[in-house]
Amino acid sequence: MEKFKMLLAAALAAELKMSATEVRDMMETPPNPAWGDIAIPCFPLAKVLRKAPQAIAADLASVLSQQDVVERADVVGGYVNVTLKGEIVARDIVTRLMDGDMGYGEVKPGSGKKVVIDFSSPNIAKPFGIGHLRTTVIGHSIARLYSELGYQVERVNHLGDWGTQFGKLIVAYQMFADNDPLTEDPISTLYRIYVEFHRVADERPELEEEARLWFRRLEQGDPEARRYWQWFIDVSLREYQRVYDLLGIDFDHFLGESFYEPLLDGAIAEVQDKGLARVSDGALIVDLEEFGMPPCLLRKSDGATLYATRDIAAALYRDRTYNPEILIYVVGQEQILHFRQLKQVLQLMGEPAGDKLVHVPFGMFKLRDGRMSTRRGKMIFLEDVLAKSIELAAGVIAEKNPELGGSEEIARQVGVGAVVFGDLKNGRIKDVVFDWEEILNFDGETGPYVQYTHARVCSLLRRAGDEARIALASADTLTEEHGLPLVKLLGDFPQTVARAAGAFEPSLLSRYLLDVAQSFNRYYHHHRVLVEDADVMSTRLAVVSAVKFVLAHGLYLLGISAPDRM
RNA sequence: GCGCCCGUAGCUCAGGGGAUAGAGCAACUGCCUUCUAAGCAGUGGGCCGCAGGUUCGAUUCCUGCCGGGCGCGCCA
Repeated sequence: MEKFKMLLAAALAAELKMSATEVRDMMETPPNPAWGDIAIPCFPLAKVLRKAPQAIAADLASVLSQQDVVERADVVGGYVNVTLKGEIVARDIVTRLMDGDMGYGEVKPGSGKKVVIDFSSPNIAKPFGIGHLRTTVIGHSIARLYSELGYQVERVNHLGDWGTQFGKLIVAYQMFADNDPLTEDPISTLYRIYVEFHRVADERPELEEEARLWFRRLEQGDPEARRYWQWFIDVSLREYQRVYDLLGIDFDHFLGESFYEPLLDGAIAEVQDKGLARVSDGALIVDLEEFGMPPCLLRKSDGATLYATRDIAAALYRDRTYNPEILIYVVGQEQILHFRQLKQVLQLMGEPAGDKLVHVPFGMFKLRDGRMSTRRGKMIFLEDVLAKSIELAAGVIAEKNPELGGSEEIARQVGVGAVVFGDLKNGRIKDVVFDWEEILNFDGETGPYVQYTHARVCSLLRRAGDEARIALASADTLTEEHGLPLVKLLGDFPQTVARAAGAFEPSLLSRYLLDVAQSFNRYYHHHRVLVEDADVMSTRLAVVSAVKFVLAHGLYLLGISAPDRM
């Protein structure tokens, strides 16, 4: 559809003494599809051209109606409503999509460029809660979207693998774990002893001191401390990997905070060399008052570095190592200020990383009665949610499709798909109240609905058989009721992918896939695909193939499996 | 107190300077001897938080207020 809009915009550009892109940007979609495919409101032009909007609309209409692709150009009030020739449009869209052609041409838009994306980033020795779902699936989808556009994507898991909590963990392990080998449920054990440590340390402050000492030893490379530390990381990662496997997610780099430790002094020196740092109340800061922000702390008064220091070092490292176009951080909205400060400091340093840095914030998962809290045990484990969803999916399959082969794997795909889609369905900035019923719903605007539609499509193609002809044989069929709107919607796919990537907003794509699924199901209900008439059937099969590509590829870009039966 | 975000149908949410504000869930009603009913079709349900302003036109942009969330120098 975009292609035709540009075509018409170019045709009008001369008449309006505007650029084709400007004309394109004026175009809207009529509220009622029966009015046409494209609407151009002429009110804004009235002033410039000193003519009544209706008169302008009439002029444009006469130019437009001479275009080959235009069926009709109607003047309604101050609008021109353009109806394109369905057959031409449909042919163009279906031919491309049934071959899986996104229409990028020879070179993809991101070709030769890179992005670095930081997402998921769990804290070692802490359980993977539902709260971590968001950064994980949003980041994963954004990574796939950018890959789709041709970018080389470096996916970084910025593990929380450093800090005084490791000192506490070592002390706690020695005190409370009874030499637990941490082979079974290690994170629960680590988490339990961590909480226990805090409880006991209230009455025995010397434990805190001991923990500090252990962390000091860790920092100094003491072999025993390092062995513990590495061990905690290993067992934690093994657990996280189970979740990542379930979700089908992988990373290019697991670079935790510890990785940047050796780079911190250098990073601080760079900030100081630019004359940006000063000491205040014993701490080393970058004053950001003129930007309306609190200062960025580089060193505490005791000399220790902070989160911001690590992030500066990490940003510099990523920028210099990969030289990407964009440095993406998929991190909760509660850190908006932190990333504004980080970006500002990097910009003050004159670092390209400052301009490249993009924080992609998202709202939090909450419980009905308020915030989740790891400390108070008010949290929901992601694995529990996934397990329940998979179990439920298995139940639905047993009920509706008991003979389905390989149903265990399909239940996994559907169960996980429901959870992932549920998280990607809404704009990421909104807070989400966790609700078992909602997350385990498989009807309506859900992942399983889109997957089910895809499975239906596959079923049609399967039944048609390998030797079935798939071709645009019948113009009438191509433009039939319910069919043409579906095809036109399919034509928006590439544009939608590009918009979702550009806005770092997978929900644009998930919403679109719901529209496609709904539109196809309507079509499916009204037209039989497998019919006697060979031309009608081959044409419908062509449309079905295009739908299959859009749904399968769209789900892939969201990080969701598309089983071919369910 | 200051800053950022959110406020749209009973619930969850889309939309966004433009013509009649849309889905899903829940409720009610139809549709399986024909390609998967995880589906389709229909009914009801709205001062788009409130008050001003800009504009030919505001639910959308601006200001103020109300309500909710988050953040605000030695946590991450």
